[in-house]
Amino acid sequence: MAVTMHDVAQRAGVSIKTVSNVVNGYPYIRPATRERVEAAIAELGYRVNVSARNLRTRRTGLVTLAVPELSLPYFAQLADAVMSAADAAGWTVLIEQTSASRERETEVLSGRRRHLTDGLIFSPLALGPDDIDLFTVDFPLVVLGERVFGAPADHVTMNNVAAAKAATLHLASLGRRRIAVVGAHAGQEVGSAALRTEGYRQGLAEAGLPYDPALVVEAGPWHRSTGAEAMARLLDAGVEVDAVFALNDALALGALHALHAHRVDVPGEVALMGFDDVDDARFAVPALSSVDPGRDQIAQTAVDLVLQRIGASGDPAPFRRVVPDSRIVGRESTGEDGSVVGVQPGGTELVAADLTVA
Amino acid sequence: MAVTMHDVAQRAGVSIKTVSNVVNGYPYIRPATRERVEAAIAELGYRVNVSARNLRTRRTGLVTLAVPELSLPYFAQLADAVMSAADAAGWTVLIEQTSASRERETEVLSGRRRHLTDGLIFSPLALGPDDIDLFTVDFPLVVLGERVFGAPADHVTMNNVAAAKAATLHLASLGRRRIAVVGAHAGQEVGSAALRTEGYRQGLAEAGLPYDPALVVEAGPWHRSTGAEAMARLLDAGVEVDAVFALNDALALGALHALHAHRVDVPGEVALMGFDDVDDARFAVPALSSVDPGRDQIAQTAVDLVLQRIGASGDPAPFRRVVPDSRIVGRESTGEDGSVVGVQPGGTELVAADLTVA
DNA sequence: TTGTAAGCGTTATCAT
DNA sequence: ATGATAACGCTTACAA
Repeated sequence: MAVTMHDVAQRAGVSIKTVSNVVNGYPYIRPATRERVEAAIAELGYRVNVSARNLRTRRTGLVTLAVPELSLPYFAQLADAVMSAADAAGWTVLIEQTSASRERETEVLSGRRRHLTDGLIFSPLALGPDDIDLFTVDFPLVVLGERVFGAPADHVTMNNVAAAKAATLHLASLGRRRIAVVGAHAGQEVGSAALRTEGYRQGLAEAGLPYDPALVVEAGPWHRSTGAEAMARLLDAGVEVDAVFALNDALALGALHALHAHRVDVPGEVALMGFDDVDDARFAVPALSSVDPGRDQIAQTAVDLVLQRIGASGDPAPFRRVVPDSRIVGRESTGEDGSVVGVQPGGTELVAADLTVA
Repeated sequence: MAVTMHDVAQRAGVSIKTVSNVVNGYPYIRPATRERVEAAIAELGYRVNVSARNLRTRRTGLVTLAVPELSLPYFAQLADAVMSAADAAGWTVLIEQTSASRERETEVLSGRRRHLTDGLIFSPLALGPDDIDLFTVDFPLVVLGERVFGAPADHVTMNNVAAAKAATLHLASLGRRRIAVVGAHAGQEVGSAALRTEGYRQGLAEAGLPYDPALVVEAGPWHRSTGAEAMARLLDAGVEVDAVFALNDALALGALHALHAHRVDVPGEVALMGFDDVDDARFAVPALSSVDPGRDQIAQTAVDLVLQRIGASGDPAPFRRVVPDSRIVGRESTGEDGSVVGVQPGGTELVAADLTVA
């Protein structure tokens, strides 16, 4: 049988309330009493029963982070950052994988595990604008990503258009004139592909470069393999290219392989820029230039927001849309040395105050 | 105020016990009663209070998985597999990152979060044979990896020596005679590097090839970058090589880059074999041959074992050491087509029965 | 097949 | 500054 507060109280010759006070750092305790209690705790090897505390306080101290897949480096690193931020605030993160399936994503919002934690940080990939009703929930929720805008919840997202525009302009500023984009999703109007492609177009326009459809390469799922295929297609088609903007780093790494295989020198003949700035980018050969969308800031902000909602009692604070600063990191693949060559400022926007968080 | 079983009972005109029975799938309930209760649950939107249940049953339904870092692809994929296996059994996984620090690894075994879950699957990297006392614990524990052998706990590990030997023999069977190994840790006697290097030596011996220290390349942390450096060192030294066995896939991927950079054809001039069979291996160009250490089986077994211990009441079952089968997957980097070219059978071993799991 | 009632180990209210 | 005591919502003997 486990040691309880009662046992400790008896041993220390105090009431159970006093033990509780000591355990929870209540300040007004006579030092002598505190010491006696602490000694008893140590002798008996007492540990608070988390379930009992949770029942009583109606809090679990846990927050869920729901992402598509941990094996995608971006999400693994995001999870890492979220856990660190939560840790620092004394909270614990429960990770949930959705495999980007509608069913699992719906379950995250209303399924069996919903009640295991006090709040949810959710990066949807299957659910989209049409599912916005599902996001109208009565618990602290922070939405990540660019699938769902306008849900009655806090939202942390990226500077997609501005960052993609800046990346394109950066390639132009290096003297590149035939800038291809890899990873477009034709016909799609929502999500990262659409936004980043739009940024690419704006960048071209501002640089005074023509928009050439032959330079826009589709790549369905944003994986290394599809990036390699897309790049090979572009090269095999004989299209003239002197720079490639891949819409994420997996695509860029795949493209890098294809360029190598075709004996195209990077950055000599073709400069290459990715997006996400995952660890792999730094370690690639040549090191990959990329857009850092502010992953750590996203994680920190998401944790701050969800904890604020959890802590908020009653007052329906307006929902916030937060966009961290993003940075362009120039490495070998664009002939640079690894320094930040551009910053796109983010910002915070207040949205509404419809929902009372219970 | 949240809906409780009491409310449901009232609404359905039954006792709280009956509601509990329905919720927990107790079979002997009159269908009519069950329907009434289910209707009430639906109308009221009732959900069980997990904390109350946990307090009463002394179970949380959670299992901790402690790994060094999610951003290492092997561990991200292991976490994925463990979560899936636990999911299938109706359990939830709480992931903990240790950053391979002694402090964090010690905390996992005895820290604040220990009591959040019913059991622990632990892959230590900092703690080693000298810390075996820390592993003598009174809760269900399954140890993973090759840092700690002989702890009073179940242990799931890999076929390191046999698999490395088979990989080496396989390269020899392809006609390679100058087989280098990348990732050795000189002077270390415990851990994956030592075991796999030993397998390499055994493989050479059995193939009748001489052991040449010039072909044994050190690489401290097993990252892509160190693999690239190590490979470059080997090539720059002008050592004759026609095959490379990298002790994990990150090293192999790094080596692949270096080989490309040196314009060495893979597999034409040099055949390359990794270890771990992470997703990246399949997507590399050329696709990387690797040793699949049975990751999914490791995950499944670890979950089975920890759940068995959690379920076991009193009887001190003997500790088991389980080694899954491992497979050699031959892909383009050894001139093959992606099929399994060798299986090293694992096995189970019973160890002792000292510890009574509470 | 269903109901009654006693805790599980905390925290919180209210005294003192 | 500390003590009694009543919940928190559920499971589980035991009864009926």
